[in-house]
Amino acid sequence: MELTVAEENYLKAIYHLSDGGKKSVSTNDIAAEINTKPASVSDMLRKLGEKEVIEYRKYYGLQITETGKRYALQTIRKHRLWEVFLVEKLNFAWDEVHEVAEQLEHIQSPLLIQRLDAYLNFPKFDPHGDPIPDEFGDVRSRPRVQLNEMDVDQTGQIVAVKDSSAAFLRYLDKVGAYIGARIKVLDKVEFDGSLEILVDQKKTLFMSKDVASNILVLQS
Amino acid sequence: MELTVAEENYLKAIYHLSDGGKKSVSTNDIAAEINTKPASVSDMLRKLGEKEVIEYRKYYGLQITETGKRYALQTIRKHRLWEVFLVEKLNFAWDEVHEVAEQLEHIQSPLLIQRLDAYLNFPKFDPHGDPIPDEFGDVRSRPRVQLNEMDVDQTGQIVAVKDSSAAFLRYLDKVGAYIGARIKVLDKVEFDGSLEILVDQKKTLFMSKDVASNILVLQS
DNA sequence: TTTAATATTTAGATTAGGCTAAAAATAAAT
DNA sequence: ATTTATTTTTAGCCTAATCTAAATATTAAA
Repeated sequence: MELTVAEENYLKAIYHLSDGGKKSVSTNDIAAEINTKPASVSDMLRKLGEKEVIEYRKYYGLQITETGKRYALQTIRKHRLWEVFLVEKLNFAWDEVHEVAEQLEHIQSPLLIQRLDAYLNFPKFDPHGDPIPDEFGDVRSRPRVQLNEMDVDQTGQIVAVKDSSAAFLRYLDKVGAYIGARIKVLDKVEFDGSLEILVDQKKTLFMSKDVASNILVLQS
Repeated sequence: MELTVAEENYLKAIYHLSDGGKKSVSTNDIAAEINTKPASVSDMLRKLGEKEVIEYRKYYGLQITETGKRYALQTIRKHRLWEVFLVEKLNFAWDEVHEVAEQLEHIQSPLLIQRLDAYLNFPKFDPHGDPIPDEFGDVRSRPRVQLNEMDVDQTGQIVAVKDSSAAFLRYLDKVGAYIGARIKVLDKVEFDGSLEILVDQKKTLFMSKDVASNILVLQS
């Protein structure tokens, strides 16, 4: 069955909002997410129900079906593969890629995606650190490590801090190591465990082992 | 002005059938070319006429306008660049690419096309041997000069780089000398050939002869 | 130069996606 | 347990792009 571009976008939004089918999603939430009106959403939900990618009982909410999940994950897979391509091959900044990937994700060609995947060396994560589902829709989630435990040349994304005191957050902000920042370990001093870090491919900074141990990184 | 996907396809067909605006094209021919009915073509021709990308007098045929040609050539350019990408990078056979390129050609992102062009090393022909129009819609390639060879007060637009390494592109990006930027040579140091450049009429920057020799400029 | 054949356009529907305004159902509050 | 507020759905309309069937214009032929 072929889904339209609009249907793919709705399914993707529903998948995200429901956290992969766990939580329930409201018509209003969907409308907000994809920048449309609740009335339009109602109408589309009816259609998606008829196509059996969601189970829909009006006024009572919806449940994404297994089929629906497959379609959503396929679209997410394409989106994230294209993001990797844009950043790694075309030198887009990691925050410039979304809009273009939103368009590219709707190109229909299984062969294209297979080849792109291979060309990019079967990446498991996109430039934002989000996992790329495989062609069967399986996602590999990644363990978080403390920044001080990473080795030289390893890369990742800052996803959390252990010490969330205002002072520490202010410090992170000041040096540009905000949550979401992409980092790479440039050097590690054996003596005291302090690190030299590349942030967002442009700024380098030094930090003590102490500071680094309070930063959690999603490795890529 | 934004054209819809259908409008882009009609313009492309008209451009091809008219051999670049030379021959006249019939409603029936267009219908055959894009696999639709003459009635639908009539309707679309009226719309394209209103948007002034063709000059249309009913029953008497049509003439593609200069604006129309620009749009058509832009779409053709995108199509052919994607074909090069599919063949050279993703190992598609030259006869497998058309259908996918038909979809990719409608992605809207000037930056994407600029970067793709650079990534592919500014190819002049697609895998079928058809010429790739440049970003100005010109098929005959105009002479490009290396930035270091320009004289003081001369102006132009950056159209290409010789060294397309990530490092160099990042550097250019950082200083604001992206592909497409309009530049003017403000000063030139005889001693070492380094240059002072005005970018987009606002930012000035200095660069070594070495860097300048890797930047290709279309003079104006 | 009328008539026949062909090409083109219009009229009227259809489908996908969206909108606003109003109605109906559910949830919250007195 | 009503009333009020909120959410969701329906009704009716709009645009883009298509279609079929009918009308009209142009071209070719007798």
